[in-house]
Amino acid sequence: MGLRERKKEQTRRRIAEVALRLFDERGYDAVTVNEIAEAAGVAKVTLFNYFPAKDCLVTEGVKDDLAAIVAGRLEGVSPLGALREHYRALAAQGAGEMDVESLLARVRVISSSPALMGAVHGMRMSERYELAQALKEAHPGDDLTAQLMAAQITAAVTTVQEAFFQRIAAGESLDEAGGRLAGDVELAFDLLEHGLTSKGDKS
Amino acid sequence: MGLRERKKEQTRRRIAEVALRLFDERGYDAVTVNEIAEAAGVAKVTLFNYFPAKDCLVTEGVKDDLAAIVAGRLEGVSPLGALREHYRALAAQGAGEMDVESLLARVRVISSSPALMGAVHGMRMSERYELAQALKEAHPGDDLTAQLMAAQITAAVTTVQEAFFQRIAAGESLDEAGGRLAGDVELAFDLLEHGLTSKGDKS
DNA sequence: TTTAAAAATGAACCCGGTTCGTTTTATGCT
DNA sequence: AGCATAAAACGAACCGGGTTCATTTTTAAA
Repeated sequence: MGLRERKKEQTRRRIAEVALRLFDERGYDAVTVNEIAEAAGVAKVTLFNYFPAKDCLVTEGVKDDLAAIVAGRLEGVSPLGALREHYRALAAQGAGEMDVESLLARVRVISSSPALMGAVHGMRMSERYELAQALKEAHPGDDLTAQLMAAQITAAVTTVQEAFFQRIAAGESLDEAGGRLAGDVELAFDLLEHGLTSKGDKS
Repeated sequence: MGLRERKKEQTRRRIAEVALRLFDERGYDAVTVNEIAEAAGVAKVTLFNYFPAKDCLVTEGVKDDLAAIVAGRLEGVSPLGALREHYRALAAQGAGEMDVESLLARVRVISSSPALMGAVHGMRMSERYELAQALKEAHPGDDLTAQLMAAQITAAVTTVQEAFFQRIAAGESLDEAGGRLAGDVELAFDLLEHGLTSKGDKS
């Protein structure tokens, strides 16, 4: 990676960090993008060159591209299998390399701003829609099934994520919560795959 | 009612009608509030004097004030009973006095604009929150119950409304759909009141 | 070192929304 | 009818988020 791209990543990170700090201190609506740009030592147009909208300064990375995972799965792998593998890997690897403090700040900022809550909801809806489109290609001609699968999958993933954040916010250590996360992922996908009937039930 | 207030209502209605027509023709985002104001023969500031935001031109009246109904119920009436009575009356009376065409246009415009969908979702969330607050005063000290009741009630009401709109959009006559609406309201509140167990079940 | 591409910039602009001081318009009173 | 008063409409200037564009700076490559 050349010097150029390193500087870009650095600038991007600096902008996001400054924004998150200001939002956390004074509230999302009370902070202007001009302030953020100035505090980050960059022009407003440059900020918008990195982040397409104000809310993206906070919601960056919230949206997983489930549709791409489904579309890019190896031959012979089911959509659900590919998604399970993705989140399994994420849970196993993720614990080491995330900044708990900034993650908590993001959760704080988002959950205390109706505008950001709305943005997150919108992202989930569009993610669900795109996933449904990708699933339609896997099972053509069965639109309602695709939509129902997309709705269930995004609901399950969202629930697992929220449970993880709640554990972190409740003071659980990252290792603990990460361990449970792996189990939660398996449970969620087991339920998706085999249905809500408990194991002892007859079909 | 004096001439003054009559003209006000007339102006308000004209603005909303013009806006709805333009949105329906060209899409919500492609129509500017300046255009609407000009087409309605009014200044922009006057438009915002009638409607506090662009989306309110369409979402006006979407939000029921459930909290007020609960707070203003007669002595001896349960919150749920008051709500049931409200929607029962609405279903019985409502059929006669609404404009189907404009109602359909509103549904079209809203459901084809992510911004408006988000606005509606936000309204539902705040309505639910306010209802939960009102319920807390009815059953003090039981916050989670209040929140769960509010969530269930708003979900049920929303579902009944959406089913009604779908019937209308599917071509059912207003009288037909209105008749079913009355039944749906009773069903929804029966389920809320007595739970999801079917009538033959033992407790 | 020169050159070409990438990135940063300032300035002007658009749109939704607000503020404020002024003008119009309806109303109540005489 | 005439007048005072309050409500409503107005224009214009302003703000913040977001875009466009032409220009300058920076970096990579030859």
